[in-house]
Amino acid sequence: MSKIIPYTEQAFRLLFEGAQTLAQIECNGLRIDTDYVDRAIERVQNKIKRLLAELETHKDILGVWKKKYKGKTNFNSNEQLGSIMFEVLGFSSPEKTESGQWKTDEETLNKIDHPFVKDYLEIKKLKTTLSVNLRGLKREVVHGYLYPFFLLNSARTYRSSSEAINFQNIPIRDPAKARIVRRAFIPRPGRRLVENDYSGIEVRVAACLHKDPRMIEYIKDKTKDMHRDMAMKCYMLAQQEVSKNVRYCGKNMFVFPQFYGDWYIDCARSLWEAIEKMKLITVSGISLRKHLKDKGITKLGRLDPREPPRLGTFEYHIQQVEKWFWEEMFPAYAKWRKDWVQLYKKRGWLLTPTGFICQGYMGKNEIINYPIQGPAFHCLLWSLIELHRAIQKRKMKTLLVGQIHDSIVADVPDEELDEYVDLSQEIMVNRLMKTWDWIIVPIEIETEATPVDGSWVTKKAYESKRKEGFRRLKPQTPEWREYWHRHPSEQDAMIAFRKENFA
DNA sequence: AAACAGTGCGCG
DNA sequence: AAAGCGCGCACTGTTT
Repeated sequence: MSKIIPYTEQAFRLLFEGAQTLAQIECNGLRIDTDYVDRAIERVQNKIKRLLAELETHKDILGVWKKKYKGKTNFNSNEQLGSIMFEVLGFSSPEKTESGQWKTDEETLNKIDHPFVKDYLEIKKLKTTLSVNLRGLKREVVHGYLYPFFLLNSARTYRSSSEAINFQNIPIRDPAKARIVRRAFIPRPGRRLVENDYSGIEVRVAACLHKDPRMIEYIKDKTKDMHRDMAMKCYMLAQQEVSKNVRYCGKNMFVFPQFYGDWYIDCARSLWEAIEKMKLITVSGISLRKHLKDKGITKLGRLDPREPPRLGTFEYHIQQVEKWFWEEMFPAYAKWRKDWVQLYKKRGWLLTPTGFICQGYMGKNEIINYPIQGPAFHCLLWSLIELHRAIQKRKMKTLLVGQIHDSIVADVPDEELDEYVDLSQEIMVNRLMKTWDWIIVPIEIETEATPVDGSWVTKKAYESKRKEGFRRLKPQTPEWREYWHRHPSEQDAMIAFRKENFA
């Protein structure tokens, strides 16, 4: 009887060689400015202290809190916070968690009209930064270097994950937090940190599967912009009136959520709330609320799943946009999703284009996302293996030091900068597309680099200055794969070492 | 003291 | 009929 394994030979090799490459990367490690980390800890601690003192002025709330919980008072407790705000003080909130507790996340708390909330949330954020990103970082640093782990065995989608520290969730979207934390990551002396990102890799991998002609057109034609166009639809704007923030909302509150399987009720809510929260305006400077009013929309709607949206509400409008999005704009994508779910229901498992099998109980949204998320990462993993190999072959001093799902971080000597950037382009784009014939849309990367000796905060877009681009290595050195066969004595030495130390 | 569930939040 | 994908870490409060 043949043994069933959950992946093809090709997939096995990807994991096998990927694990080895990641192990090398883990050994390389990242340089950390430990003096800075100490200073930052000190500074953030002091700031928290100052803010806590200010928070004391909200006697109306803290008094009630201490009175209720006495010796058990804990300002970090969500349970206590929820009880004080929504039961004792009577602020109303319909938001409950799955297990029926009061929701106390940022979004919910921000709906409370009391200055206490803003101060409380600011402190909470700083505390997280301090304990996770500064103390947590410091705890893992050895002699000025950090060695995060990259795992291939924990994500259900065959993506990677990272721990000790988690290198894949370092703050970047909030500039204030990013500045505090990323300043700690520095290149080795005389070098730069260089980061190569795949642009929109999940969207491109998805297109390879559903082959929707309109989506492929968006990817191929650089004058087209899907997110801008969807922002136009959602907010009923002319193309030239879509500002940067409005496009951002179209992308992150409609397009991506829709791809992941969200529906109009939640999209309408976040798109609507963003207008106030982000103070969205048109390019001509008109508030989107006013703009929508001119278009006849003044209300969000009830957002009640049990009843159909009412004509003239924003909810109704977004429902129409959703319908248009899947039925008119990307019908082939919609059909693929339907067929894909059908196929899973019929036989109980899925095969990714990279040769992995996903099995077990899956809901609709998992079924349509797994074969995209995994392979998008596999493009990166394949590149990581090949890039690492090429760096060895060329005897470059560049060190690969980390990976964040769709980007590669390297510590690059200044004199190797352009060679590394061109090599990345060759491998991550040209060779990847040649290797996997299921990739039927163009793949692109973007490069960012810090100045020499500059911290990770200071990375900026970079382009290679070498006109001739990638240079082939000649003569070709033997394949890295054959290394152990060419060095049997080293193999023996390693086996002996393992016996002595790990027996 | 250690393990577990629940919540919240950082990233792609 | 169902209703946002994938992670890791810190913390609270309960159970073992």
